[in-house]
Amino acid sequence: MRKRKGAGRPTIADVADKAGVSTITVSRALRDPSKVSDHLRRKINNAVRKLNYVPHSHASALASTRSNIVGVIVPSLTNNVFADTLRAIYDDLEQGPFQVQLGNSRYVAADEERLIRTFLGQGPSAMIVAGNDQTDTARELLQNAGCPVVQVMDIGDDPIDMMVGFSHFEGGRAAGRHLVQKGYKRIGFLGARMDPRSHRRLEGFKDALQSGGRYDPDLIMTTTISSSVSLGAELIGQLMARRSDLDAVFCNNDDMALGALFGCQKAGISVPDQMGIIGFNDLEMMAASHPSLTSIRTDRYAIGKRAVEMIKAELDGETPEQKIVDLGFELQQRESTSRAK
Amino acid sequence: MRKRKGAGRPTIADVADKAGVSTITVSRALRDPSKVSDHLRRKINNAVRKLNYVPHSHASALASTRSNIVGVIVPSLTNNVFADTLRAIYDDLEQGPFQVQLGNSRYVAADEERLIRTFLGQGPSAMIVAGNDQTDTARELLQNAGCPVVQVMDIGDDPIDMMVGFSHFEGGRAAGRHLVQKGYKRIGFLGARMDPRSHRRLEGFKDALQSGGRYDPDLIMTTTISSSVSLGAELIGQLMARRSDLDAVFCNNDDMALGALFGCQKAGISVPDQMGIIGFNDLEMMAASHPSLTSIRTDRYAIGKRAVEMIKAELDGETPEQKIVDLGFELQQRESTSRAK
DNA sequence: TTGTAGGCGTTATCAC
DNA sequence: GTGATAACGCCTACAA
Repeated sequence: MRKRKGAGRPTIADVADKAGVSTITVSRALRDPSKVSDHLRRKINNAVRKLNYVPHSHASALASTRSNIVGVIVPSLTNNVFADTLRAIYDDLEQGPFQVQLGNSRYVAADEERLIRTFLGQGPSAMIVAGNDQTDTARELLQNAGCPVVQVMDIGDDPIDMMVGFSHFEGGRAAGRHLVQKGYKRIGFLGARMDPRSHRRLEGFKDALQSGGRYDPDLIMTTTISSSVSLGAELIGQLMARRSDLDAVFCNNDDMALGALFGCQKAGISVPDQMGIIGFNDLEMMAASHPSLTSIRTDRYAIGKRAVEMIKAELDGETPEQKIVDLGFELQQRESTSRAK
Repeated sequence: MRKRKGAGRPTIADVADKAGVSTITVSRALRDPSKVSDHLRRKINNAVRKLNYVPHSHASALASTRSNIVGVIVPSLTNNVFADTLRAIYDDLEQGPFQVQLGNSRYVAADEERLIRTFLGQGPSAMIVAGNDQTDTARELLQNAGCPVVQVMDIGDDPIDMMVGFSHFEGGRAAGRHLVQKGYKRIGFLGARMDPRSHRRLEGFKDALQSGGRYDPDLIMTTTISSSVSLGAELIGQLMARRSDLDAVFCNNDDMALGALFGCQKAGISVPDQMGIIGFNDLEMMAASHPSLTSIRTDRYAIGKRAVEMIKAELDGETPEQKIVDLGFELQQRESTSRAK
């Protein structure tokens, strides 16, 4: 008889011995206390405390083909927008028995697919993915995952399972409408990276400008380069050089908007009188800048929070009131678009 | 005889059958191909491909008491500083067989300790933790973890195992020295959150000012509130109100510095002539602002990259040249401190 | 409500 | 270099 000896830490059998019950009773007492009598439960809890017993997640996962892992996939680790949602997910998930596993897809669909495979291979309790632009394969994988799946940050008609976010099309439209209403005439668009959500913002923006009779495709400037403050400054410089009559821009995110502000300041263009600027997401800095910057406020933290709520509800067997939750957005008007008409 | 049937996906036994070998040979071929003859290895690899076999990480972890998980603990998910390091860790680790597991300690030592326990409970391949201010218990846990441990973002004399970072004291000192050299007379400090690393920056800063005969404790302003651009603007406003003779500030990070710039602009104080501003970390925006902002550049991406290299080396049994790696910093002088003396 | 038996998929141990 | 066998720690299925 060869002994192998594990990590040496107490097992469920040790607890069972100490409490004078069988292992399965301990298992039940830990996972669903209501299935065990008060009497035994107390004894078991005592034994757990005394032995400092911590369940072995791998053994549990192996036996049940379900882990306590919640897989989360975001396209960027450095984009503040996802950071807020992630923070909410962590805040709410680390309370329970769950363990977050985070993947970075780098805005590459194939990477996302690979990550989904990796995570599903671990039998996750749930999955959270950003956006609703997964590949067909990815959708299929998630549909067959046998666990709650929430797509966050965006909404659409055809959820894999559940969705929490807001309409980027409508957000872009609100931005466009605002600039038109403010009386700006030659309204441009500055777009970096241009992931699917940015594209939808641009579509909404175009729609608003067309309705307002202000649409000029020559003022739309996009690039696949990652967004940054520097890039915002550079792009608005280029656009102003090409079209000196430009008098407002919608930037596809706040970094770009802040950069556009700096670009104007360098060029001696006054904001908002000579140039209106509006961003997207309303990061904290937008209210602090000088002049302060108008933006479309989105509640990323609430999105993460809601996603976790929906997951927990589904795991508890509750039937959700809604599979698709639109948390909306709110235009925050500030100095950068507050010129006298 | 009751069959339980797992997730239904191919197991190592299926591969063994198809290749006409035993399971252990498959296991060896996958983990250390050199231990298996070319002939069998080829057959096994074929079988793996045909069956689309993916190892079951939980089973492996259970049997070997080692998982492929690398635990990473950071104090904040929204602080860009950690985002860059995280990105590097993900970029380099997702190449190998590893799986990153990220924890958020929220700058709370007890939370960090809890996370360490959780991660160690999974028998991680390695651990990466931010800073070198762990509690004694946490240090002990990590010391006995039986896996490589890297402390990142800071350096010190007494590593748990390995360290990659830079000296915050020296960084703060360089900032202080710079302001003194530039001829600023009443030099203040704006510090938010004030985690241990910020404290060390402040100590270095004090040291430089004392050496230069410019130290005035009344100009040191700190708070436990999280740093933000708004807070930077607010604090510099308060400090200027109290001490109208203030003519320069070192901010404990770049968000605060940007906020300080906005605060000055709102108050009609010209930067750098009436007020010098220097930040810390040199985020991308610092070069783009108007005026551009001086900062202490740190290479967070390199820190993450190096940490992963050290881990891989230690796992490969290599003896590291250094246990403590100082990646240094670099003062980036820009317009915000470039006044004529 | 509680217990018994055996399997989850892999790897360590020992033998050839 | 390769294989048989017994762990690893927990949970599902079934029975009482």
